[in-house]
Amino acid sequence: MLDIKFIRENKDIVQAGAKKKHIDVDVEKLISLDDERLKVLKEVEDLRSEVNTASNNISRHQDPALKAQLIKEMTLVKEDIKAKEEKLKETISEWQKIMLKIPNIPSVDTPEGDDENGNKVVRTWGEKPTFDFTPKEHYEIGKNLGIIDTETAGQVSGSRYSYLKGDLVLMQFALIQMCLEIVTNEEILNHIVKNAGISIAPSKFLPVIPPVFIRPLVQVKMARYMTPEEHYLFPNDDLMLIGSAEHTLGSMHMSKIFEENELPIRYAGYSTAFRREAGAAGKDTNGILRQHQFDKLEMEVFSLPENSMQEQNFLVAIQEHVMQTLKLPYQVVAVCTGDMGFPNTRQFDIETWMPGQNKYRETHSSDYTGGFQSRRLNTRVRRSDGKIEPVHMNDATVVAIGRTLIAIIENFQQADGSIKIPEALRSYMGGKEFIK
RNA sequence: GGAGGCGUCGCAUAGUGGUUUAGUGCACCUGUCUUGAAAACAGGAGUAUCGCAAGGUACCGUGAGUUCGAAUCUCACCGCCUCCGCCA
Repeated sequence: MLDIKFIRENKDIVQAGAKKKHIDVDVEKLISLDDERLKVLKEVEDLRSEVNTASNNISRHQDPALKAQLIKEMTLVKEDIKAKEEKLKETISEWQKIMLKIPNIPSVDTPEGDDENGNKVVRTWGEKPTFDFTPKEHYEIGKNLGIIDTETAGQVSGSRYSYLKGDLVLMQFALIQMCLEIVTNEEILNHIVKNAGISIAPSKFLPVIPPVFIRPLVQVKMARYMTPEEHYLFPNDDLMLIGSAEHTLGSMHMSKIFEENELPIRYAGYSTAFRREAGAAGKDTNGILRQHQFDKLEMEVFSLPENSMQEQNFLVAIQEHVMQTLKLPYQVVAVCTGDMGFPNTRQFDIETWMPGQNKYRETHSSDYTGGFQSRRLNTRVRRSDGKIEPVHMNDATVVAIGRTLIAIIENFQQADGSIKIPEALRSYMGGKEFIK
């Protein structure tokens, strides 16, 4: 949510920002509703003040006739208040509907574009591997090795589910273990910051295993409930499954005021993510690229506004460090206005080379939301001068299991159908060199 | 799932219908004293919103209700604690 004062003062910027994101909102209408809201609010408050004054007099005066007179008058005023309050409620409800639809404004360095074709490659890393055979796609290799079984999962649970088995399971936990070591090791983080030339004080991430269920109301506050059809809903329990650990990490500090010196707060949350993939029918139906259920390690950072953009650069640098450690070729992409998330002001994706598909595919995302989510969540910071303002929030993938496994399988595939295990993972897999 | 208790300005507490503009202690900030600190003493200080200001209004888990007036009474919901049951 944006600050209504900011919207009033910058209505053209807000309207233009929404347009760039292809979101249809009427800022003018919001402002006229806000005029109405403020006017009625003032009227209600004036009437309440009148009642309070009279009530004080009733308790102080002894004269029963005067008391009776005042009570009679106040009964009438009360009816007035009730009517005005009703109107205020209606106005606020209309006002809120529009407020929730106004997206965050894209940063000035966000490329403009209608869809993913407008995204800009910022940099690339790594050499694409060359093969003296035709590289296969992950699901074929995985099926042959008996480590990915989507057929059984299809019968048991439906499409877009899978059984991961054997060494691939060990590799999942090796990846998680490796990444947790990176984000909880201050020396490594320091090294990453230095290499990336970022001016920020790195501190360890606190590992968290968050709940996978969330209240829809909280999801609204996270600005992640724009499309209900993309979520698994449990109306009997008024709960829904999270689509990312971000949803229950970012909402950990609702209605909390941090002290300035407590920030930044950095979390690394491991959870399963659930996605209905509505509207993706027929897309990426083979294998484990687009699953209803996958595990993921996700970063969430609460920071001071002046540091938050550097904070995003830091998170992207961590993502790159992970991919470089695994020796997977990737490109960093600045996501354009038409493709970025609703609460984001700036978004980068990392796309990793998938030789079987002969394409770069998204494996990581980094969302900088500024004060947009925190304003809804009411998560704030008290500055050293006593002023209180929304904290800034960033979230970003460390490693998303399905897609990273695919990248490893396809990049490290061998002519005999086996997979060479990246060196960085071997110590977590009993020193094993190949999955065969 | 059953029974009981509890949710008050960072923490701990007082407050059971009207001098409550929510009191007190700890912590916090400022000052006096001190070489400096501590202690002592004096003062300050919740959040949001409207207003140039004076000041107004809302907020005692959330929402509704009773009343001229609600932290206080009623109802619903949420959360926490204790005991019992069940269970990985």
